[in-house]
Amino acid sequence: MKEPSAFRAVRKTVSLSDQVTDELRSMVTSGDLEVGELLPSESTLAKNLGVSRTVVREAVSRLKVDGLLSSQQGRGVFVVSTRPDRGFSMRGHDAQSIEHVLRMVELRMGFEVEAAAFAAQRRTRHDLTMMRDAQSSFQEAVASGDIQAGVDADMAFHRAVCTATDNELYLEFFNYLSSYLKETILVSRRKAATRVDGGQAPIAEHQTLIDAIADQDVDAARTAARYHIECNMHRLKTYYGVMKT
Amino acid sequence: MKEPSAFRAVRKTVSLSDQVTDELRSMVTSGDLEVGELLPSESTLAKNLGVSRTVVREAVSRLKVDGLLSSQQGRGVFVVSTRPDRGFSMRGHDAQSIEHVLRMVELRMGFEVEAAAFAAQRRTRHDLTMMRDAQSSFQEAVASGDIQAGVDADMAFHRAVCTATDNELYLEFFNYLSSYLKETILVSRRKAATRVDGGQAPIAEHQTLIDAIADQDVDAARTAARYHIECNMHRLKTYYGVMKT
DNA sequence: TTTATATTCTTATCATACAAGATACACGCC
DNA sequence: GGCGTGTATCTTGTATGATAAGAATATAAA
Repeated sequence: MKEPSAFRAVRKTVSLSDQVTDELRSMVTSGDLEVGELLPSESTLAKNLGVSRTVVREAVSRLKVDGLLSSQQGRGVFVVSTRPDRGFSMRGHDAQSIEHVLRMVELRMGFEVEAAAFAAQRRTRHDLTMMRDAQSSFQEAVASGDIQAGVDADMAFHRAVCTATDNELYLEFFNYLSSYLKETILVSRRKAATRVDGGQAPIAEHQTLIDAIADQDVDAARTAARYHIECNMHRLKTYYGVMKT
Repeated sequence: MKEPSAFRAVRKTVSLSDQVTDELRSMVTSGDLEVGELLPSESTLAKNLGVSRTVVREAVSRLKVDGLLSSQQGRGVFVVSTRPDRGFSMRGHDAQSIEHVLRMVELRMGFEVEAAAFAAQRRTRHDLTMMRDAQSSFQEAVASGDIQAGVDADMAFHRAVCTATDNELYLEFFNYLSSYLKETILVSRRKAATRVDGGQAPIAEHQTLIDAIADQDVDAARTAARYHIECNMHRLKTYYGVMKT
């Protein structure tokens, strides 16, 4: 039982940059500084904090990535947000095990069922066209056995649903989730391709959802979306079970 | 019609650090490098890319924040993830207008309805205790008129529901959302405090949800959660309407 | 073989210098 | 006085070289 990482974890090295980053972050998030305000110059900060300008620049650089600060050559460093928003990330929840995958799909479930409901309420004709186009591509891909195209079409369909919600947060969240979902869908499609029907089931499920959204039937849309995701979960369980056992 | 930003937009300054960051990012995400692999040393990269070590360090620093790289003094720079995961962020969607707030609550809707469903399936006795404790705190806060305590108890309740899902992604996502939700809840509680009943409605809605989760009644949990959020949306609309008009 | 030491990698930090963008102010012109 | 222009002087961005300190490896000693 090797545990190298356990020993690595002991290295509680807090670098100067780490400290200065925390210092600056609390300066920004504490509310002492207004949004849009100019920070002291890097040289001044370095002198005040008793470190070199290198360390200050390192810290500022990190907070720029975090979206708290912004710098302009010749002007200085500005506060763009006082909210310690590090974002929502699923790092570490990669599709290593079926458990991880299912947790991800469960999160998808919640959000996609309601996306379908909002889509049913607000969809435009253009939204419907996008969904049907994706559906056609999906059918063609399954017919021709093009797995990658199938994945793309599948994602395009769900993206179209999210677009139809008229709430960009749904779309943005889907775009984020999709980077993780992509590989699970790929697993599904690959396995589906080995079946006699070539994996036609998702197409039918999508069609039910499209019809509900077209009819602006909110409840039917929720039901169809939930059913589709539940089928996906079931398929994934089967496929992963086959693979790992 | 002033358009200073139009002129600002001309400044298409792409700094060297930006370029090298993109270069390194694509090196990492393209799959040429394995996770755990060691990158060439900063000096080597600097020489190969034709820039100073300063620029390379800046780029590496950014990718460390993004979670793609990790560095250890004396060892080198490692690849910790090949996924370009910048996280899901709602920066820019602050609660400035009622429209922004509603979009946020809509996203919350999707995810919290299903959280209630999973909670109903998987809640432990301890989970129920946490919910009921939060509920008690909520009641006390409303009775005593302590607005801040009311907000905290409200959030604690929903956090307890997410914990009961036994899916840490739900909890993590709630924790992220909550930083934005907090202020909208605060608005609600502040307004509620001016009503004759002191804003008792959410308490009753929470109780319905608790009962459903206790009974492990999945459908009732969904209904209760949806009703609660819809009431919240309605209340927010009223309050913001009053405020802004 | 094991242990201690030296060497040589690496990143982290510092100091300095210069380039380039941006601002403010004084100068000279109308 | 009013106005454009150059310039001094801020700022951040980049380069360079040196040093500190951690980590791996080769080397020598026990």
